[in-house]
Amino acid sequence: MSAAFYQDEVKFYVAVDCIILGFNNKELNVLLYKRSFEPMKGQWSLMGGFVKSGESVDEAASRVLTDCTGIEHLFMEQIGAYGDVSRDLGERVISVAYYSLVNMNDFSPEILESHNATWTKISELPDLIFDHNQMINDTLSVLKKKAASRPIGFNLLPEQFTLPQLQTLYEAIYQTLLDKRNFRKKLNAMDILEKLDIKDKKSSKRGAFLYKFNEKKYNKWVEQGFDFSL
Amino acid sequence: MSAAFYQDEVKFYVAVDCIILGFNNKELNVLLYKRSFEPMKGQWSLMGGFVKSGESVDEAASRVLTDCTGIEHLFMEQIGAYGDVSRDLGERVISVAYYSLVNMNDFSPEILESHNATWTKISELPDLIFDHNQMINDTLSVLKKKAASRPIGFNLLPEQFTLPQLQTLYEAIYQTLLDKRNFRKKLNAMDILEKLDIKDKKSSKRGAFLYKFNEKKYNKWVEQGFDFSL
DNA sequence: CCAAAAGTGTTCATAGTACACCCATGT
DNA sequence: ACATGGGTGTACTATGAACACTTTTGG
Repeated sequence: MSAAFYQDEVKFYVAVDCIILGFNNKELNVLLYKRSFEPMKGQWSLMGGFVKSGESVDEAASRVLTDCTGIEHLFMEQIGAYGDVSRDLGERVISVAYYSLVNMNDFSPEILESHNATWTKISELPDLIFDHNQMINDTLSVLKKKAASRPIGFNLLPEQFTLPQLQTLYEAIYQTLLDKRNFRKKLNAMDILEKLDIKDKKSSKRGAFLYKFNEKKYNKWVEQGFDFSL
Repeated sequence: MSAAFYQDEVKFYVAVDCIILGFNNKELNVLLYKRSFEPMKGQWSLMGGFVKSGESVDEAASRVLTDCTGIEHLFMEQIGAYGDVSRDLGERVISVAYYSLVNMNDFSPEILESHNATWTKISELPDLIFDHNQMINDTLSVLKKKAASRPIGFNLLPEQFTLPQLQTLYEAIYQTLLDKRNFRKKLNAMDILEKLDIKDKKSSKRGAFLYKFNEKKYNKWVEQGFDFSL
């Protein structure tokens, strides 16, 4: 009976594509994989999959993310729908893109290998299949805007991080150099970080203090309207 | 042959829903219509339609917009995809929402009537079918952000408009009162308006000067990064 | 003549920006 | 001892925010 309502209409394959961003060595990276099936087998592509019959589009994206990272409940937001007629060369497929921000340290080489996946620097992106380059560009511009109004960037860092790390992250997002003192002044005013008594010596002899979030203060900022435009 | 690639996957109905916003009498309005078919016949709903086989999703939205306004090439941007399993009570339908900003004066009562459509104040929205209230809320928050970074608000006004009109428009978008002198000071600094020698006396005895865009200056602002956060 | 909306500048507080030197430590 | 990256404060500038009175004219 319910099928009768819309029966004259056409149906489409609907897919999700995930832009999984990580941060390492002063650069944003995206997780790409070598497509193992036709069409475009062997070409670089984003992680994706088709929406199944019993799941929502969000659930499909979440499933794909968990599949290829092994991690559940990752931070994830929708970018939008891509619906050009010939965007997929195999068949008409409408795709909804999602981006996720992850900590690259959480990825074992094994997980990556088992999916034919590799981290690729944003600055060295190859040509991807279909409209996947477009999806990444759209994500990067969304990220720039979002990062200024919500402290989402922290999803890209490990739980404990140094201020120089945080600064280079924002430099990578905004594609600009920031003044060290002004950056710290602003962070200090926000008062959302908790300084730990441990130093990280991976990147310098002197070592840099580690920080982590103060969840409560952080949530207060999010509610009251965040401004992180540096 | 191409069909073979994805043949194990499920297909879905894909629809577009259009949030058509107008501005009048100090308030934002949205175009709603009374649904003329099942399911939910007789309920209030956004303008929408199914994506047809030969058209892109954007084209479908554009078609729906032209259908119910009689105007071509309206300003239009995608809000996102809505893919919950049971969002449409008739059948599984994935919908992509678009918003458009229009000049309410361009709508003859006849066009509206012929679609069972009426303008409804945002502040007096009824319960709409499915997730359409959600779509409108999402649109309004996108609009708030976009209007601050691009001068899109002008799409809601006639070609010639007064400064008090423009101010109440931004007050409606931001849901706040603005200081007249600061508002004008900022606009003046931007230098994107052209003052005409005509006065509009519809809303006061004294009359207010009409302005229109200076397209060139306007485009310059858009390129160089716009800031209209009032 | 008066009600109702249009128009017009200045002052103050806040936030952003520019800028240079000392510190700690592993090699 | 020195090279490398970590850490700190101040002065200037620009931007946003608050604020009140005069002008015009239709009724």
